[in-house]
Amino acid sequence: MSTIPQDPSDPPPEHPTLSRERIVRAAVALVDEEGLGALSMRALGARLGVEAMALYRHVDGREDLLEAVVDMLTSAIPSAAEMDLGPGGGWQAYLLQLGHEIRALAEAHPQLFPLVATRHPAAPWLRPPLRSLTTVEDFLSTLTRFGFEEDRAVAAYRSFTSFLVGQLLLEVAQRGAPTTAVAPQTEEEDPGDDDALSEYPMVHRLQGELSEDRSDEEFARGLEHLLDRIERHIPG
Amino acid sequence: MSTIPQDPSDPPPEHPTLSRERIVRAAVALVDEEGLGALSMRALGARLGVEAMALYRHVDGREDLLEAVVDMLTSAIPSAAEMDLGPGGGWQAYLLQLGHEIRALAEAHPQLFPLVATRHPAAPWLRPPLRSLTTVEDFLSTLTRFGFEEDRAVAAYRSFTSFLVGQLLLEVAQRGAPTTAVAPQTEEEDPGDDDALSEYPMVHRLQGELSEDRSDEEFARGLEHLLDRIERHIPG
DNA sequence: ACCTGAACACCGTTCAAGT
DNA sequence: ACCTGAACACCGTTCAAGT
Repeated sequence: MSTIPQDPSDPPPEHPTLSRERIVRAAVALVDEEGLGALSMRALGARLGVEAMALYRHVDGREDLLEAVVDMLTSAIPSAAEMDLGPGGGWQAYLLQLGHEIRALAEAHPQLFPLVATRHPAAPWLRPPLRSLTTVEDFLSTLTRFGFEEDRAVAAYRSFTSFLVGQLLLEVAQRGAPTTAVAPQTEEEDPGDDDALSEYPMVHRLQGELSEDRSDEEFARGLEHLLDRIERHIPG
Repeated sequence: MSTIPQDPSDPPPEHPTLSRERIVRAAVALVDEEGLGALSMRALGARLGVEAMALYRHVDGREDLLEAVVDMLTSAIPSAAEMDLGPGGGWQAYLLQLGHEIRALAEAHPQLFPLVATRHPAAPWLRPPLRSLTTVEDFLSTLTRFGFEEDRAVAAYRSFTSFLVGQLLLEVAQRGAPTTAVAPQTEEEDPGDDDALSEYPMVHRLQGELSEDRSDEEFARGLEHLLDRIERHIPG
């Protein structure tokens, strides 16, 4: 399930040698397991069997580490060439698969996706979650190869990224951070909610519908709809 | 422009008395001026002419403070009754105005909107940026009053919130956080970018288009499009 | 009743010192 | 060459003490 490739020649459990990659990988694992709040230089060092100060050989401070974590996650996004776009796969197949790849990434690392979505990219015109030059180049050239005018490819880049951020950020928040969120006791309402919700009759009545997790359909339908919208504007 | 009501009877510059509201207001101002990173209990105390420990009388720790900040911002969202919905204003006029109100809020507090977008709401079925019971109740009852089936109102709540989060988060990030972002030296490319971008010809060629700020049109067109989509599904 | 001083446990980060 | 100990400046938070 992990989108991060595992080194198949894992040395024995003893700490092999410190490297930037090992550090970043450990940071991802730490956040996946214990949440963003648990990621401190000292805790990360401890996880690697080393003092915090040793990390500064390979990482230029905490900010640089977070940047590297986001880069590692987003560089796992496959290029069009790496995708399996079926026989009659046009640009729609590309965007559909790209969207679902990024969704899988968000679901594999729900604690990290907010970081991907909110950290300022290197250049002001790079937009999360497609924030690496390689991915953006691939996105734009793939769409133009399929006949998009250049400005339409840029417009598609904007609407596609904006859709992904909104949909996926709310999705991972709802399924959300089960360690951070208050654990729901049962399927019925919390005690006391009746009192609190009595002033909000619609919310009270629709609590069931509001609580349903429809992320799968919502994402699929939203993406289809976005493609329709993009299609209607290809020429200009 | 600020969406936070100002107390017209501002006492003289001397610190009147500490109160939860004064603390939260000062926190908003501090973040607006110096960014989220500058918000520490100690710095906030200093700004109020008091030691950090004094804040704990009114605020239950830092997390509670952040919650209160987000609450203050989102409770500035007007209800349908408070809006000026023109003569023939149906649910479209309501959603249009609501969308633009929330956009104004995001632009008034670009450093805080990521907080609004990413903090886990009190209940799992409350979605940013419409994360107060009052606002959600108003949203659902307004749409049903205009003839929406209940499940369609819930679906509209989901797509509306998701649209706002994606669009506005990327918008404030792009215009963004000028203190945090690297200051662009001139309108031309940074020195060295030619080398770096030569491997990304599409990005290089489209750098101009990619850098344009089209937030106004994008938001307006995206919102219109969302309304069309909602309209097509009202009955079921 | 309200605020403060001192203290505790934790940060990120630097740098001379160890091996 | 690589890691560590000690130190510095900063956190959030608690609590007895001051007024």
